[in-house]
Parts: sequence; structure tokens; C-alpha cells
Amino acid sequence: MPGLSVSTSTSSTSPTPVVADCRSAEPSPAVAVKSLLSMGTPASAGSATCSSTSPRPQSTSASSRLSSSEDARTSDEGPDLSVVVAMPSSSLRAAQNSNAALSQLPAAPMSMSRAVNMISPMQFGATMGIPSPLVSPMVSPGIGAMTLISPLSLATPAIPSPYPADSSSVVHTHSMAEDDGKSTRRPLDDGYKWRKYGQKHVKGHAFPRAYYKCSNTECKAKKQVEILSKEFDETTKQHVVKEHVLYRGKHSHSPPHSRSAHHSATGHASALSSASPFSVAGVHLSASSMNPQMPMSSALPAQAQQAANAQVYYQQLQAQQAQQAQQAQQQANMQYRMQQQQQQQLLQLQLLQQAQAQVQAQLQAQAQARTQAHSPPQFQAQQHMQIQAGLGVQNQAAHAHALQLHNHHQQHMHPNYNLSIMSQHPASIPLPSNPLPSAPYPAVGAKRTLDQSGGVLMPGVGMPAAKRAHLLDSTASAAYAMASSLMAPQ
DNA sequence: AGCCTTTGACCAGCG
DNA sequence: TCGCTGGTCAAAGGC
Ligand SMILES: [Zn+2]
Repeated sequence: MPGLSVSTSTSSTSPTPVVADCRSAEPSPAVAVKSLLSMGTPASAGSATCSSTSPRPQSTSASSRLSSSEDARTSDEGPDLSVVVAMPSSSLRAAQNSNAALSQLPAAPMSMSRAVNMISPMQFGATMGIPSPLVSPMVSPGIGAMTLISPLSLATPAIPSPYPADSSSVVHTHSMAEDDGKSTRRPLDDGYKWRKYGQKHVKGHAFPRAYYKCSNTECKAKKQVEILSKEFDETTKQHVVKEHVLYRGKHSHSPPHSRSAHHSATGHASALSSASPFSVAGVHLSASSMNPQMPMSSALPAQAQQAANAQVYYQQLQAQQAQQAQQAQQQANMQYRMQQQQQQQLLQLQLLQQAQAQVQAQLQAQAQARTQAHSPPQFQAQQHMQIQAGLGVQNQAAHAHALQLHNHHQQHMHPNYNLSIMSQHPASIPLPSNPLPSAPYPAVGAKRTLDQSGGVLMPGVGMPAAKRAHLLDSTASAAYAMASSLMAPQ
């Protein structure tokens, strides 16, 4: 049976901290990861099998020692892809390095596809030192939350990564009821079957790292799974485990087809473990079918189907949520832009009025001066400085820039400079060519996002400095142009 | 029987 | 060269 994994359980005595118990919640992580993987990453995807059955005893310990050899890190197989997954676990040992912060960040808009290829696994990896804005949770009611790391984080050299630039990380969180203290190790199902070939305690990490190879002998895809934290949520009485999954190499085949009905009499609910989230015809299930509490151990064909459907359901849910988040963000962006626009127009208007007054004054002065002896160049310079002062442009650099832009703006300003300036839609102001719209909320990772001109986009806090500078800039140049044109007729 | 996990040994890279 | 570290092997055993 291709694909059947009835996998296994772990021995009762030995703990397998590496893989958390994912019993009922499996579909979610699986789908989530899968979907990410399927969207454009050359990287491979994979999943451990989640076998289930009954809870298995697990002790906390264990880290066996692995040693090594060959192809370690034959990175030729393709880019690494890292996924962080949190699953419920029964083993306590709470969260030492839990990145609680990671899951408390505001949601940010980002497509799943973008999530992939952008993040460095290890940025996240050690859970350490990761600027919180880099991740955002996408909550899935009844299932858990998935956190994606912003693609933007990749672009910043600030966080060097030992992994290929196109790797990526995802945090998936979901909790589950206590499973009597012993956790069943259940690797995340990502559509592929995996065989564990080693486990090793890694220095500096609280939990051991497990090594998996794709069960397909022809395939060289591998993955490493390591728990970042385990914690017991007192409020929900559920255990949550966060795992970091690093994928290496590409699968040379498609995900094993779900062998739905197959299940062992022993009660292994393995249907889910090897089922490809996408290979199942998607029929919506009632929400109850994906109830995390649903026991997976007593797998039946019907349940297997349900589980499969649940995956699809989850996938759709994820997509839907992503879409909603995006829409919300777009709306917010819209409002923000309109606000900004109004602000700018107002400011421009004010500045222009000031400029006009200045120019008028200048003209009068000029007229007077003209009647007497005059020296054009000096006068112009003087005038310009006055205008500048009048506009309150204090930034010398901006001023210099205004001069440079003078010609450019001039053609748009005279004689209806007023209109032309007003018609300069804020949106037309050059902004970072960032695919993600600048918004009131810093789209994930925005905190590290600088616009091309060096301005820092401060979410929800007024106008970006650069933008403001630009505005003043253009206004100043407009005023300058206007003054020049008015004076032209000497 | 087949496939899985476990786990100590082994190996390569590095400082 | 030595010791450490991380990745893999492969025997043993479980389901
Ligand atoms: Zn494979």
C-alpha cells in the first residue's frame, strides 16, 4: 500500500520530544504547510507521518545522540524550507524559550505564496532574537494559529541566515486537550511520508532535533524537526508545542495519494498521515469534523475521509482567512491613504498660500526695487531664501532638492500651479516599490522596511518622514517655480 | 512482511 | 591533532 503509513508509535518508554502529538489537529498543520510548499517553492515539502493510535508515553528526555556522516547538507537538492509548527503535546515542560511574543503580533497581510521563499529558517529558528514584527499569526478558529514570517524580513540583511535565502518559516499553533501526559509523537502531516532516521540533541536547544527522510526511496528530500517550546496553557488546559521544521531538497515525486480506507486493525489512525491534503476531493465538512478533540485513534474509513476533507476544509479556511486579512488590510490602507491625501492636500494648500503671500510680497518688493537699480541674480537668490523661510522649509537638503526638481515641477505649475499641485495625488508620490502597500499597520516586517528614500514608515503615525519631506520639497519647488515664472517677465 | 522508530556508533567539518 | 558538534548509518525491535 503505497502510502500507507501506519505509523507508528513510539515505544512507550522513550520519549520523542521531537514530534509532538498532533492527534486531532493534524489536518491543519499539514495543510498549512503543504499549501505553502505547493506554492512556488522549489523546496521540498514533507511531512512526518502522524500516526496515531493511542497516546504514547513519552518521557521528556531523550536525546539520543546522532552522529554523522555523509551527505549532510548536500544542499544541492534544492533550497531549504523551514516551517515552524506548533502542536499540542502532552508532555509538559513548559516553554522555555517559547516565543510567546511571536504569536501575539498583529496579523499582517501576506499571501501564503509570499510567505514561502522569503524567510530564513533560522531567523526564526532559535526563536531567538527575532524581532517580533516578523511574524504574524493567522488564527484558525477551532484549530489554532499559524504564524507566517514576513517576506520582508528576508530582504533585510539584518538577520543573516545560514540557509538559502529562499527558505522560509511558518509557525503554526494549535492546542489540544491533555493527552494524559504522554504524548504521541506525531509529526506534522504535510502530504508526504517520512521515515525518521536519527535524532540528536543540539547544543543550545532545549529539545532534540529529529531527522527524517522521505519514505520514497528514490526521493532525497529530508527534513529536520525540532521543538521550540512546549507549554501548557492553564486557561485552556491544553498543551501546545511549537516546532520548527526545516525542509531540505525537493521531492522527486508527488505526494503519496491518500489511501483512504486503509487502516490497521490495531487502531492506527494513519489515514491522515500520508494523505495528501490536495489529493482529496474537497467537500466541505461541518466544522465539527475538524474538531481538534476528535479522536483520531479509532480511525475508520469514514473518518479517514473526514480527516481528508478536514484538511481541505482547513486549507480553504486558511485561504479564506488570508483573503479576509488581505481585504482588511487593503481597506485599512485605503483609509490611510485617503487620510494621508487629505492631510497632504491641506498641508499643500497651506504651504501654497504661504508661498503665494510670499511671492506677492516679493513681487511688490521687486516692483519697487525695479524702479530703482537692481541686480537680478542676487535678488533671486535672496528671494528664494525668503520663500524658503516663508515655507518653513528647514531642511537644507530638501531645499537643494527642490532646486533640482525645479524644472520638473515648473512645467506643471504655471500658470495653474495651484491645481497642478493639488492634482499631485498622494498615491503618485513615489513610494517604495514594495508589493505590500504601506499601511497604517506595518505589514509584517514593516518595521524594518525603509522606503527607498530612507524614510521610515511609522505605522499609523502620521506621515512618513520621507513623504513629508517630499511634499515640502515639491511645495518649495513649486513656490520657487511660481516665483520664478512671475518674475520672468522682468 | 514491511515499514517504522529508537539509539549508539560513526563520520566530516571546524576551531 | 584533538575535541566538539551536527548529520547519518544501521542494528534492533515494535506495530
Ligand atoms: Zn519525497
